[in-house]
Amino acid sequence: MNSPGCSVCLLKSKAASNLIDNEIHILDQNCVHGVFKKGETIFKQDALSSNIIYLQTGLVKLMINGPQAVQILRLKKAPCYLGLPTTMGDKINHYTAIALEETQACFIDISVFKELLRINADFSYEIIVELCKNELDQFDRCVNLVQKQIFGRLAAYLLYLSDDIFKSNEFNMPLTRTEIAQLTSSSRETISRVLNTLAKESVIEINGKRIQILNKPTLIKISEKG
DNA sequence: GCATTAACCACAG
DNA sequence: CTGTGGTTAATGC
Repeated sequence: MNSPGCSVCLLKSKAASNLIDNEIHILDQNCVHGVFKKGETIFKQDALSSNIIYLQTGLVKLMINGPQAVQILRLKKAPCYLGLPTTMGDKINHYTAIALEETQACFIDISVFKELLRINADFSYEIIVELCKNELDQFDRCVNLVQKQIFGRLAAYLLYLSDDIFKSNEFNMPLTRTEIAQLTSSSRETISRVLNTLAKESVIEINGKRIQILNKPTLIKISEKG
């Protein structure tokens, strides 16, 4: 499917808004738009990658097949770029991207993307800022994962979903218990128990996939205490 | 020793 | 897919 035209696209990235007419034209000629349903793979670990992907709408999980188990590295919420590290850093994808809800994305050929980086400094600057923010997030997640016990780890992720992804105290959990376990380096059973414990203590309320945070201060305390 | 944390297994909705 | 009980290993008083 071809895009209706990058110049008139309302879902353009902040970086792409710095492109001038002929640069937008280059992007336009080398950009393919795609829609992914929930559960569909956008790209796969160990496969050759030659595209930078811009997520226009939707939510994606990045996962890596570790030596012990599958690890969900992080969630990616549109608007953002996908696959910058894996496409610029190596020829082979180091991780897999799977849509958690219906997702729209633009595929940009790597050589075209590199050309835009070369000719437009404002574009490049925005890309660097996004990469840096991602690395900072990654550092925080790393410490969260390594230095906290499961209550603290899970509390931090609930706050992350509430504050950063859904911007609401009430949201539909986009992950299964097993996936939460893969995200927090825990087990399905433990996640189940911890969530029910938090519900019993009226910190959260659970209705199937629906989660409501009832007592945010306590959740923050649990997250900080580890 | 004794308590706590959390994984693994099995089985049931 | 999820919840629960039993078991077990590691770690910390």
